[in-house]
Amino acid sequence: MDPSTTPRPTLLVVDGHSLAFRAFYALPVDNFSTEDGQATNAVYGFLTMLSQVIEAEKPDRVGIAFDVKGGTFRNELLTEYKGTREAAPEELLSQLPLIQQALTALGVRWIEKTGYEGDDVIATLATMGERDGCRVLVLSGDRDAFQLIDDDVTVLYPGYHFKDLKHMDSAAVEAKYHVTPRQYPDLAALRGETSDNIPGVPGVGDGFAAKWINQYGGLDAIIEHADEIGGKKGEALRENLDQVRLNRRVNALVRDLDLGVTIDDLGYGHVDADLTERLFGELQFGERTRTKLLASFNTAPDALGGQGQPAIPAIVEPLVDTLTDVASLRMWIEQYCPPADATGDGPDRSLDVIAEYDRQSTQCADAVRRSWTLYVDGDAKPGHAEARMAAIMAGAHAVAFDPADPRYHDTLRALLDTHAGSLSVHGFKELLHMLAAADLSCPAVLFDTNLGGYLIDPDFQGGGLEECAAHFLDIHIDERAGGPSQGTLGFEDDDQDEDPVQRCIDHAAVVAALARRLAPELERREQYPLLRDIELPTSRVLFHMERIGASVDRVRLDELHAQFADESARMETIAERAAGRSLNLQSPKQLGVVLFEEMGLKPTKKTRKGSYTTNAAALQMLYSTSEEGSKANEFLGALLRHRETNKLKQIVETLIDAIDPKDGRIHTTFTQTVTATGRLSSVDPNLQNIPNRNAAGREIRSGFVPGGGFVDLLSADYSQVELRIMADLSGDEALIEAFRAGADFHRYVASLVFGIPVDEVTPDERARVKAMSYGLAYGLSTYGLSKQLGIPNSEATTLRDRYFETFGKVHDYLESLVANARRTGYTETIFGRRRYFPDLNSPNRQRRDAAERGALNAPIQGSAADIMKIAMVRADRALRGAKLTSRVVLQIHDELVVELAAGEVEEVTALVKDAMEHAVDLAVPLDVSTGVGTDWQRAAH
DNA sequence: CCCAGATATTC
DNA sequence: AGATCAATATCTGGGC
Repeated sequence: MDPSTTPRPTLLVVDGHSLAFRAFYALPVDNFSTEDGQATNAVYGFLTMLSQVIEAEKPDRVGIAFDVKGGTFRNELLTEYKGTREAAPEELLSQLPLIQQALTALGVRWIEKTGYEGDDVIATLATMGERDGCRVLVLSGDRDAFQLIDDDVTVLYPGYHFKDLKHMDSAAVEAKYHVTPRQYPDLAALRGETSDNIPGVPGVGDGFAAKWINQYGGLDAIIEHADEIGGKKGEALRENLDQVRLNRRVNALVRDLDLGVTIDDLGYGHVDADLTERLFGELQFGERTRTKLLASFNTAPDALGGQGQPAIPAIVEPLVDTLTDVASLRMWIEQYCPPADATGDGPDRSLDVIAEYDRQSTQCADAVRRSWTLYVDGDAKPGHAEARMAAIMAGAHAVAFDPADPRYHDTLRALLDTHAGSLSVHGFKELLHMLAAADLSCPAVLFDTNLGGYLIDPDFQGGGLEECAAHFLDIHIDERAGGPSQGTLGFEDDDQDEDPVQRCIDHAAVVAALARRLAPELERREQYPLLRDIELPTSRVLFHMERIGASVDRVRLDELHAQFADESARMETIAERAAGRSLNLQSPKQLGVVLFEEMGLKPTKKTRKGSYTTNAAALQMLYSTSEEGSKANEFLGALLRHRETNKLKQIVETLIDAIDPKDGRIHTTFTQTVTATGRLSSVDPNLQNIPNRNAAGREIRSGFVPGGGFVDLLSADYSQVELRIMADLSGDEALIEAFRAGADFHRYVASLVFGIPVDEVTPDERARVKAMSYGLAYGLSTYGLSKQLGIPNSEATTLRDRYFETFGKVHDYLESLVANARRTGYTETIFGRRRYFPDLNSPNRQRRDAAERGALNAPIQGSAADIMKIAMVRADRALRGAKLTSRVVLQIHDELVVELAAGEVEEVTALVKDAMEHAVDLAVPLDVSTGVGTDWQRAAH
């Protein structure tokens, strides 16, 4: 990446008052006044001076800072602050609003902040610009601005004639004052500033101040060694220490104000012609002045026909700094990484001290803009995580190093301990795994671009950084790396193995760009509370669960495997004998040939692609209609048994393969950003679909056991969460009452639906109502209901009608979900998690119907997912808080599995149950049933 | 080797 | 004609 191919944009920050003063005193009032006596010299001078600088420097962005009337925090420190500076003459003050109006008309952004000086606004803008990868020019006649100077910031300091602006960079400051820009405020504090009525040490000027600074390193050290300084000046220093300290506090500029603007808001070039004409008319500017100013401000660099200026590139080209030793990393961090407390309004919540869900506080963009980025390259797989390389990006600067390198390890640890609250990452959970591999941890994090992207668009199947960058930034990382015309002209050898350091840094830059892009979007969609209060804390819990893993009984699994394999093989033999030939029972195609051609069975329903289905339901149908004792009957019976046992054999096999030989446990990965509704999923292996419905399959659960040092497993699951959520959200009194009534919920509902006493409800009636209840939230059709229950469509229709008569508000609620989604484009869970449904307006009937069912289901399934995440975080916190050893190991949507340590059974059961039941306060109580046993099957209840 | 389709499992 | 939300994993068979 050759920087010259993507020039860094330039930001011009102007000290408005300083420029207005200059203009006022440079031009005679007499020559610049309107007929009715309004002075215009400052307005005229200000605008022409500004236009000159813009033409000379051709910045891409411009921001003008102004002071606000009234005191600032500095007045409270120093009562006499700026006391002798003669109040600006009324003739100048009256022009300030005119200047601001003119700037607005000319399309130039000006900014002020109550309680702060223009200098602080300047410092903040400069810092923001630097962070966004800009070259920053500060136009100011105030020497306090010199402290802002560094590689990226230059101060334009007016000389005697305004025209000869001095470009003050580090070298210029050092040449003139013999101190670095960072040390300049120390020097100023010693020397004082007469123009601001700030007394320094009597008899100490620039020369002595610089001498001391260079001798001792800085003001703090000088104060420390004040006793050692001899002579009159040393005495004077000791007598004025308090004053000097105060001076230093007063001249420190505030660099992290919340100005409510981004650098991208500081574009210019769009003159409001009407407004300008009117204002310039009132000011009685001459024709030549008008056209010149208009042209000057309308000609933004590269403006294409006046439309817009170049966008700030999403990616800030990293300025890579080289590390030589620990000290260099420490210094780098101190210089560039913002401490957590500088990020402002409190997104720095330690994840171990989770605040209550706070839907109101949704601000994060400003903090994220100021945040630093950590990218770790390595492997996040639970069990064998590894951290190969780490890159830190802060502002436009970046460094990379091996986090395990003892030279940097402790410094990184300290950085994470103190600065994690202002950290942006991509994939907090994965980061925790990789950090843990390097014996590091991370107490908090401000932003996660993976989770953030997921909350913005849960239907986007992204996951990786590359996909996110492509989706949200339209940046294609691979192309960036190896693409043509990227500065490798004539050198085509190193495309293969790109420098891992550069790669890591590039990725950190992408994360930084993503964070800046996503945070405002997250704010706009009010999703930040979900990220901060639910997803990030959940990530940490999942990290622990994955790292711990689930213990299994290898012997038991082997035994089950042998059992299933044996039966599967026997069934295969029988099936082949009945078919009269060998075939692959796992090939639907081959099965079709045998069943529908060779055996001549009546073809079943077709699949989408036209072939005949051989799924279990169809085979069962064929089986029960085939003649007892026939070859087909025998074949189908064996095939069905084979299907079942072979599947179970396969499941056990993958579980066995997944056992980590290091600890005999299975470490699944919970993916937090894949489901469109907010649920988790489990991969590699999937531990959320271990058989449970059939007795044979359920046996596999007996292979999940407490690990060494633990005595039992606890299984805790929510009863009818989704129905309870429906009751709460719909506000249906009858349904709410049904839950309050306790006892057998489905039986009670059936009695209401059929209008009969509870004890007269038959098992069949109960089953029908239960299926109806659950089908509701899925958008189940009467056709589907009839098929599921094996009843005629007419009966299903009657059932549905009676159900909705009984629970009218449920019906209304479900309809309102779809209606609202069609209006707003999205659905929302209790906690505000959104899912978008563009297909609700699709002309395609099928897609539209599917979207309607989705819109029905998403808020309900999603709310249940939110609740479970909160419950997990609460449970984890409760267990840790009580210093218990027992730990959550699995989550299966509405169930938590906990590994119980000896003597903790009762306490843990109570804590987990409470954590789950009180995760949220609904109109109906949440009910959690628990069971304890020596394996997962026995823990079932 | 990759992808789609069919089938299975879970909540 | 199609008709239940959300997932993951395995196997087959076709295509490159």
